[in-house]
Amino acid sequence: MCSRFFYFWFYLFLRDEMNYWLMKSEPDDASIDDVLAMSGQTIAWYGVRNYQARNFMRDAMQVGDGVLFYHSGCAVPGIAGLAEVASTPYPDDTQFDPKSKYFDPKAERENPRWMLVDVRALRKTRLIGLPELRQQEALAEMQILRRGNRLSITPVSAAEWRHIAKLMKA
DNA sequence: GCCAACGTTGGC
DNA sequence: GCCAACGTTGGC
Repeated sequence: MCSRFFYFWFYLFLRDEMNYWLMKSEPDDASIDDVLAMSGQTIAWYGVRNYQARNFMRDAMQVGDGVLFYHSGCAVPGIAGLAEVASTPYPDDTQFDPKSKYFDPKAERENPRWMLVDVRALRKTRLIGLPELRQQEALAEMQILRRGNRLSITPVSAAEWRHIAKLMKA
């Protein structure tokens, strides 16, 4: 099942098409407003410590891919902005920093375990909350809406992307 | 704060 | 390689 999943995304990668993603951030940590206020409106997507999410950044993302900026772990979780992938993958520095809460004692400089990409915020959108997302028949298959989904980075289909783009204007 | 879901760890 | 225990995520 895992390998089928992998080959599907590798296939998309080889087709060299634009891919779409949803990336969760806790607004207390880095909100869409915070990133828009940063230099270049760009943030290194540090702190991912899940292999599947890491693999998306390391193996599947391409510069220019579309990103739905999602606020989680807050009063009103939902899609809060539009962003894009802004770099190729490189090591997450926080894995080497003993003072960081993302420190990984098993990570080695010569053999980094955690990779990230830069994400550039494009604009804030109206907040599209979970209840509204769940109402959309076109989004019934979205990974983020599946029961028990905890993955912080998930692929979004082109059809889902277009539907959400329309919702943002509504 | 609760709890379901799921990933990781470590003993065997 | 199995699987129980444990930790984390994240909506509510």
